[in-house]
Amino acid sequence: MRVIARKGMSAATIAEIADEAGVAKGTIYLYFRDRDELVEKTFETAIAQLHARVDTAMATARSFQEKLRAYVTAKFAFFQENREFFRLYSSLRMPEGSPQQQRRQRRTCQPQYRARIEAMAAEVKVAIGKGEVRKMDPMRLALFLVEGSTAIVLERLTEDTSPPMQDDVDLIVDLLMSGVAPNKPKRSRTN
Amino acid sequence: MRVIARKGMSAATIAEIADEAGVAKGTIYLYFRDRDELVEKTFETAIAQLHARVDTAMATARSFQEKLRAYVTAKFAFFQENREFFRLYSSLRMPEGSPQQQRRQRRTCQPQYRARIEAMAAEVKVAIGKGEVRKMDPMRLALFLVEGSTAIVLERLTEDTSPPMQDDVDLIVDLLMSGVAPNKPKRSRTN
DNA sequence: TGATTCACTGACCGCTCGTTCAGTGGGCTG
DNA sequence: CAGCCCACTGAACGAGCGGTCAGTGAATCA
Repeated sequence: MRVIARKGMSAATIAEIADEAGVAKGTIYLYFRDRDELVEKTFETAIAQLHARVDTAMATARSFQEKLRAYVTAKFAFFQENREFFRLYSSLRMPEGSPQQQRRQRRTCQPQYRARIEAMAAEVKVAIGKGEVRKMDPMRLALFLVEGSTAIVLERLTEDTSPPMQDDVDLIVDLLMSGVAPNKPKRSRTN
Repeated sequence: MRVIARKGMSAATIAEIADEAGVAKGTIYLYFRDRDELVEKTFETAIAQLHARVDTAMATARSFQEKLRAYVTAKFAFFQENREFFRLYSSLRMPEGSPQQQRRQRRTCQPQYRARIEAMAAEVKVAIGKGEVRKMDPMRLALFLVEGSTAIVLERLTEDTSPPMQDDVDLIVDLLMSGVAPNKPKRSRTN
């Protein structure tokens, strides 16, 4: 995980991975069929950790706004603790490398990504049904909020000094709930 | 451009690029010092096309909402016409490949990305000054809207059949201006 | 027409990487 | 203690890469 996160999925070498793991190159092949399988398994393990955390956080939330806040907070906290995971996460969307690597990634990474987006879209749908969110394409909103918040995660990881996490969480929640138009500053904090 | 867009910045080989260009490998080195320079120049050329288009579209707009609409529309239209560019664009954020490639990319790609975000943030700042947008961190809003809309661009490129472009543009503009909360359905479409 | 130029070629080189497999050594069994 | 097991090793191999450069041939010059 550390090496792949550092070098990227296509540039991480078996030699460096073995070295960092404190074993010889050959040992790797006692546990993984080939390099592709290693990358795939590593990727799935890393992403599963994030997903578990996000799911736990969202499960306890009642309203959509609470769920949204829980999602963003969990995501922020996770990447703050696991900076190096971000690189793996951000290669979810786009396959990389040789054609057969790309095909393999399309079979493993992309479904994971879509599943997450669809899970979020399902929450949106429920919220629309409950009248917490106005009628709109749930998939589009899910995509927008996931990637939008990812952008801010990356910014926080890149910045020398970031504002308190709570500030950025509030910003995202308020932005999505109320938009940027100034006329009615209805800072909704309840539900 | 075609090869790099297809294979990614790190997996594109000189042999394939030369082949697709209809010249021998050696010929490439009459025009580029090395592979890195080729990738760098190709990248800059591709991105410059998008930026020119977006800048032109935004220049004629008056209000922030118009600028926002112009931005999203230009971006959608550009990637609809140049599907293959998307891969180049999406590798703006994260460097890829060997350490020295990563360093080179950090020097070229990342500044380009930041410059665009900061340009958008500047527009936001003006809009806040004019009272068109409520007070908030301009950088955060710029990041959010750029990456959020990028996510929807990717979705449109991946989908078999997408809704009309205008629908997605409206969705993004309305979402950003008014949020998702249902109570005031002020579908702003005026100026 | 012979000489010169020059964009272009592609076989070749050195290197790195993924993958293999004969060998090693510590521990367990009988 | 002999024999065996087995997780582990790392030198070696072959494929594929970026980069080189002597050579080619058409166009131009004198």
